[in-house]
Amino acid sequence: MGAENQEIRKAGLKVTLPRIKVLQLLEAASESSHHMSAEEVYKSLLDAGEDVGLATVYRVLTQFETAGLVVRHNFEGGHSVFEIAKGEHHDHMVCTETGAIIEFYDTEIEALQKQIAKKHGYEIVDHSLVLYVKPLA
Amino acid sequence: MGAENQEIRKAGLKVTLPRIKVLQLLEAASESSHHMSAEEVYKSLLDAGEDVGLATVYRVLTQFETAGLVVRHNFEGGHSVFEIAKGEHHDHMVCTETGAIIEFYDTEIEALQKQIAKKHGYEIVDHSLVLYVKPLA
DNA sequence: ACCTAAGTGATAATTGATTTCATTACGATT
DNA sequence: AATCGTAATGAAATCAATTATCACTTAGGT
Repeated sequence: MGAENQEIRKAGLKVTLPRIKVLQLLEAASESSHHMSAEEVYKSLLDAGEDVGLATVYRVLTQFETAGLVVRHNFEGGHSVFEIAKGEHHDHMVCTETGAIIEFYDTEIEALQKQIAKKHGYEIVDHSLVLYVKPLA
Repeated sequence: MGAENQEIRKAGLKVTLPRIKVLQLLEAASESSHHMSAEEVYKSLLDAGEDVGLATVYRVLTQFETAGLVVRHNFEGGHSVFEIAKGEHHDHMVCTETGAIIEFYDTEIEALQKQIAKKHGYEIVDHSLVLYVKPLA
């Protein structure tokens, strides 16, 4: 407890209740590898009896993203979803039938990406790899 | 001339001026590997003196996508961009500084993706790989 | 305890995209 | 080539996600 406070402070942000709550919520959701939208975060906090504004949730999530505390994903063009940044980068596999999200990391793919960028005269700033899959029959 | 008409008809759609114009525009843009947003398509047509509505552009692009004539991409959560479907699948590299979009295809990466999905008990339905890059200093 | 910049919640405004609806035009059939 | 039913259209209303505005509050250094 209070571990969140350190992270928020380290990000150069004041330690406020909304920020603590949002961070705790995302950490809890992280256990079940559940990626949450801003709206979901907002509703969860309301249900938990917290008095936060939707605008604040959006603001805080964006600040956390900028600070590298959370990562924003834009699967299939819809609304953004957020997850706690667990240090290590990883990609996503989204099941088109169950909606399950599996995280994975592949050294070879990462290396190949760097090579390809280099071959074209670029270096990688970021990348997004999402596999849309369905269970094997 | 009229090659577009065949494609539109083949898609089960009536051959109308807006559809012909949108398709021609995307084909022209394809030469310079330029991916266009609905808004860009709309403005281009207006500039060209065509009297089309924005709603029609959105409708037509969605229909073309459903018909497989064009492909929709959702780079970095922003608005969608479209490009003529050139049969072969490819991934994208987006320059964060110039906005340039480079297309590429890597057999190894494609193979690795399949392997990874399989290893987790899935098969790939679709995938999206976007490298955000910047020019080498 | 005080003070000031940073943070907040409510609400208005913006954005990309879709829906509605009265009017128009494609194209199959005479 | 004239007719006709349905699909297609443009303008404007609408929608959902996100962002900006603004008066008020609070964190946290002095």
